[in-house]
Amino acid sequence: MSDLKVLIVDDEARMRKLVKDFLVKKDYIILEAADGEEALEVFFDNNDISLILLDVMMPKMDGFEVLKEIRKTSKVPVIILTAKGDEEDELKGFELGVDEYISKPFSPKILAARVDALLRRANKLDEGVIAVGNIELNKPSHIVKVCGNIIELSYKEFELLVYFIENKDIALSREKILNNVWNYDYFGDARTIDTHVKKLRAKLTKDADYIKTIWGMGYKFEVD
Amino acid sequence: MSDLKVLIVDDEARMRKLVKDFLVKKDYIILEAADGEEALEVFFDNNDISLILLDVMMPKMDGFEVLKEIRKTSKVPVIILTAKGDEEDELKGFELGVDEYISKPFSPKILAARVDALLRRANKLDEGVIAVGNIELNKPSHIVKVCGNIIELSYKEFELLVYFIENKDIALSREKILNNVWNYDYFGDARTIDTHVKKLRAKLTKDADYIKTIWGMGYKFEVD
DNA sequence: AATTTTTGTGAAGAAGTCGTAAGATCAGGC
DNA sequence: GCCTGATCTTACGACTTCTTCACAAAAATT
Repeated sequence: MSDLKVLIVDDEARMRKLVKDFLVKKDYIILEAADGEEALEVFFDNNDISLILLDVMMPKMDGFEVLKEIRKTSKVPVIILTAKGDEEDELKGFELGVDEYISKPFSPKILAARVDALLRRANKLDEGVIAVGNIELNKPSHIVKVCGNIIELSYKEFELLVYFIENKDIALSREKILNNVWNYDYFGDARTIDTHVKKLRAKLTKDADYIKTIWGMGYKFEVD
Repeated sequence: MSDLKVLIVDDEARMRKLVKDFLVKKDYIILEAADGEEALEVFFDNNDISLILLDVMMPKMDGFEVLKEIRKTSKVPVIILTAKGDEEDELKGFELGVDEYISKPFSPKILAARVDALLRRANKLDEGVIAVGNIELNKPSHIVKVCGNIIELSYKEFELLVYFIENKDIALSREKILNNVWNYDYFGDARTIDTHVKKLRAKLTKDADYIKTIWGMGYKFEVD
């Protein structure tokens, strides 16, 4: 049922193994990183990580710095592993968009339960129907409405719109768009995107003219 | 479509009202109980309660005791309402067979979504007859009617129709259909589906022309 | 203002997908 | 074994979508 990827970041190999052993049993795919820099590498190399377990105390780059970096481009659920009762940490985390805290030491059972719960929440609720500006987008049923009226989009147009909306307010280079919306074995012309953007803009009409051009850079989906 | 009974158990009248107002809109029938003892009374007096929303912190008898009592005779779905981050509660609940956790404070939207999801899960399993649009489908007896007239379907056609109906309004890729309707060790041609869809469409006639093709994607069963 | 770079647009060909029909294969009953 | 009906494969035409290309328009640079 799942096959969701979970990234565990901790400098102690023992801790990673503990968590891994438990989560593997629940059919999660576990990726590991031993420090902050490695964590970022792994995260950005895999564009489909569903959840991150992040230790705070780490050499080189601590958990919060990692989180700050990740939050620049992603809303992936993050569980922070912290020493017991460190209130300062907790406050800091909430500002950065932490989803859960777990204090060390913890029982693996609790951890697994939290991971389950968080993923269920994250995957069930905001995946599916998204609404931005005058656009309503229903992912499972593949329907897009502008001001309540259904518009017909081709497969690629739909994928492209979803990608734009899921990365709204972020400037996207053509390269990035190609890598995410097209299969990565596609090495065609980047101008293909222009054509699709053109068609998408036409279909979205003036009522949802949210795809902005960023000259010399790419495109950005922006509502107001 | 629903008329399902939901029991909300909480000692705060304000909380009960909040939840009630929201769920009534979704056509659920709401029963209330202000403490554990009352909850058991109400539950055993009504033998057709579909779901229980259970607060943990209550006078006289807490939520877990209520749950323990109920689980002696019933597998009714239960959602536990708990204070944020109470780990002990969470673990205790899993052992007792809690289906979901929702931490206070929660948004009514989330609550409603969880209730829907849980009931859908619970009810689908033992429901044998499904009716959508002009189609009546009786799963155990393997009979399908269109506008009241029985139509003869082969085994695969029937399975396919069931799968479509159980996933109505959702765009289904051929791969997904293959994996679910065919055995997962089947690696044949995806075009096989086309043939079956064609036959199914022909047998369902114009009166139940609900299988839409989504170009470049797959099929979708849609009634409206 | 002229030049260079980048983006918008329209059209046409390439590539991919769907519906259909016809034939092959398989399984069960006689 | 032979027949029968269901299921699966294959092939082709019709259609949709994707990609490319050429040129126009716009923005930045000189």
